[in-house]
This record gives sequence, C-alpha cells and structure tokens, in this order.
Amino acid sequence: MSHTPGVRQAQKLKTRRALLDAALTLLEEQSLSSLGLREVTRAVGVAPTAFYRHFRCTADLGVALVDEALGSLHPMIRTTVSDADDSEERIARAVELIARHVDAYPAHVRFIARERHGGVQRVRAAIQEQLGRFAREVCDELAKDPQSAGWSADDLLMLAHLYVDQMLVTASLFLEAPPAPSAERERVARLAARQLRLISVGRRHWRD
Amino acid sequence: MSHTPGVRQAQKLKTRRALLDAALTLLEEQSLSSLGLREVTRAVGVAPTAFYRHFRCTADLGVALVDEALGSLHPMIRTTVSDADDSEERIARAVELIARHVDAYPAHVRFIARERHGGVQRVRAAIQEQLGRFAREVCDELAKDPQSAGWSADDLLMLAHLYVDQMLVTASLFLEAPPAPSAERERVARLAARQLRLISVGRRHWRD
DNA sequence: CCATGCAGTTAACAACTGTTCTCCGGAATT
DNA sequence: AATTCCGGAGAACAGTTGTTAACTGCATGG
Repeated sequence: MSHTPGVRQAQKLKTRRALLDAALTLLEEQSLSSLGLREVTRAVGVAPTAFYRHFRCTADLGVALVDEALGSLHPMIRTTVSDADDSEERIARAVELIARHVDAYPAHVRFIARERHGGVQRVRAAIQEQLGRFAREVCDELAKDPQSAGWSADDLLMLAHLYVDQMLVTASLFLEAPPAPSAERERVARLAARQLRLISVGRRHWRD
Repeated sequence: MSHTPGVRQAQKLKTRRALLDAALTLLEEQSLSSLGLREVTRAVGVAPTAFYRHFRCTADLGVALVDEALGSLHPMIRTTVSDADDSEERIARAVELIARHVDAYPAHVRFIARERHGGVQRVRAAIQEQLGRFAREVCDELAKDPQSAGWSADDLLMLAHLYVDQMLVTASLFLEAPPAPSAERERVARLAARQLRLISVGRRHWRD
C-alpha cells in the first residue's frame, strides 16, 4: 500500500533529489550526452553504484529532469498567455513573468533550452511532447478569447506554437543576460515585448 | 607566400575535410561536448595524434563547423527575407527554400540547432555572433523595403530577429519530419507559412 | 523479536579517454 | 642533389568511464 512515507523512502527521495540537483548543476556547462554517471555521484558524495538505485542511466535522469523542469514551467505558460492578448501593460507583465521564472529556475530553463535539440533522443522526445501539450493548452486559452472568433482550430494552434517558441527564445535571452539590474536585461525585455506586440498586431488583423 | 596549392596542402585539406565530415556524422546522435577526439580519428581511419595537426581540441573543430554550416546557410537567409514581405507565393517560396536547404545540408542544420544552446561555450558564442550578423543583414534588407517607412532602426532589428528565429524553428521542424514526399512535411510547411504570414500581417499594421 | 527488503558500499573488470614523445617517409625548398 | 619541413604513425602514460558482483547495515512488516 505504501501508506506511510517512512524514514526509508524519505532518505531515498533525499539522495534522489541530490542526484537531480547535482546533475542540474553539472549540466550548466555541458550537455546531457556527456554527463557521466560517476560524475554525478561524485558531486553528491555517494558511491557510483548507488546511482542505479534511482536511474537506469543518465538518459533516464534526463527524462526525470524534463518532467521537473517543465512542471515548474507549466503554471507560468497559462498565465503568460492569458495575459498576452493586446493590452500594453499585460504584455509587459508577461515578459516580466518570464524574466522572474528564469531568475528563479535558471538551471531548469537552461536544461530545457539545451536539450530540446540535444543529443539524447528520449529526452528530446520528452521535451517535444511536453511543449506540444503546452501549445495545446495555450490554444485552449486563446480559444476562450472573443478576439479568436472566426479562427480555425489549426490557425489557433499555429499561433499557440508561435507563442510557445517565442517564450523559449525570450527565456534563453534572459538566461544569457546578466542578472537583476542591468541594461542588457532591459534591452532583452523591451525586445521581447515588442516582438509579442507585433505578434498581437498580426493576430488582431489576421482575418483580412 | 603559399602561392601553389601543392600536393602537400591538398592532402592536409583532404584529411581535414574527412575529420569535419566524420565529426558531423557522429554529431547526428550526440552533442559536441561528448564528442571524443579519438572517436573522430577512428571514424576517419587515421591515428589519434593526427587530429592535433588540424585542431587543438574538439571545441576548435566545432567552431570550424559553425563557420562552415552558417557559411552554407548564409546565402539562403538573404533570399528568404527579401522574398518574405507580403505576397503569398513569396512566403511559400521562402518556406520551400528552407525545406530544400534542410534536405541539402541536414547535418549542418542539426548541428547549429543543437549547439546553439549546447554545452560548449566557444561554439555557442560563434553561433550567436553569426546569427547576430544575419539579423543585421536581414535588417538592412528590410530597410530597403518601402513598407519599412517610418520604422525605427530598433524595431527593424527586432523584426529581423523574429525572422531569423522563426527560420531556425522551421528548419528544425523540417529536420524532424520524414523527407521528401510526406504528409508531416506538408503540415510543417503550412504551419511555417501561416506563421510567416501572421508576422507579415503584424508588420503591415505595426504603425498604429 | 526476528526475518525480510533494500539503499548504499566496496572492489574489481575491461574499455575508453586526452596528451606526450619519438619516429618515419615524402613533399618542399634551396 | 642534399636538406629541411611536416603530416601522420606508433607506443605508452595516467586517468576516466559504465557495469558487475558480493557485501553491510538498518528500517520495515509479520
């Protein structure tokens, strides 16, 4: 039944977390396909063989990281989109929301950006599937908007993909920019805002 | 003076090409940060130490691949953009142009998409610099268009970046789709065309 | 309270990695 | 024709990798 958490499983989850965190740190300056099993265990301070108690291989660990990273990204997207119709301050708020998320989970964002086209097939597939799910959710959100009247389902999905891709591009730009108060960061924010604005303008005049 | 090509340099360039090609092939199912020096030389059929006659390390090889890959991508972008104003068939032609390029140089496209956010800093920087150059060229091209009257330089550059990113996204989608005559491929082409169209609509109504 | 389960350890394995040094043969230079 | 130059080969190095096996200790469930 596994009803009680137990000291046992608690410890297991703890080292699992440590493995994930260590991997995430190591992945800031390399890609998953070069991440060694021993490298991770060494960083955690645990025997190499302990790794197998949690993951079959580093690719499996990568898939787990995808779930975690996009799980944390998940709530953000809905908010971003439901805010990204036309109003100027709403766009600014959406961009700011992305910036805050990148600040809060930089390693997660970097991991997704890096492994989206990375060298490990299963991880790529996991990311693609999750991003597709996001696009469909965004699509649903857009459909609720009265501005979407007369739009075909296909066109809505195409716009949703545009938004999702744009969000990832923006997040990646924030990642490379120096943190909190910097001119570069403001530049990125303004660029992203204007790009979103242009897309919104295109959306408004789509039916011609 | 190095006036004559010579049998000597010809052979050197030949094995250099072999190294680059072998690396490009190996990089189809892994990323650069996990590409081993010996792995490449083994694929070519030369001694591991021969590698050093051409590159200091695999990162240097990666930078060379960036130049090569984006060199081949270079002429395409200008054509794509100078064709991507508003007319419907022009957009279709631009998308078809991207598709053809992906067919002609799939390994190059994959490499750029993969290493753009990959684990090797110098290669990332090289790609970013080249893409920035592309964006500026696209910007120049857009400026010539009478439709860009009244646009600020910043706004033109932001549109240029939008186009460049959109092109990479599209190229990456073509890469994953099955080759020549497939329904999936047509789906990607239509999606890309509509996204370009929406951007064009936004561009047309930007000054409001 | 005792027996089972299981996270983590230790040791060892063959295979692989990047790098250095020394050498060879043939093109290039004079 | 003699000499230099240099792309490549060969061997050896210390260090790393993933994976297996048999183990230890301790929380768990009967």
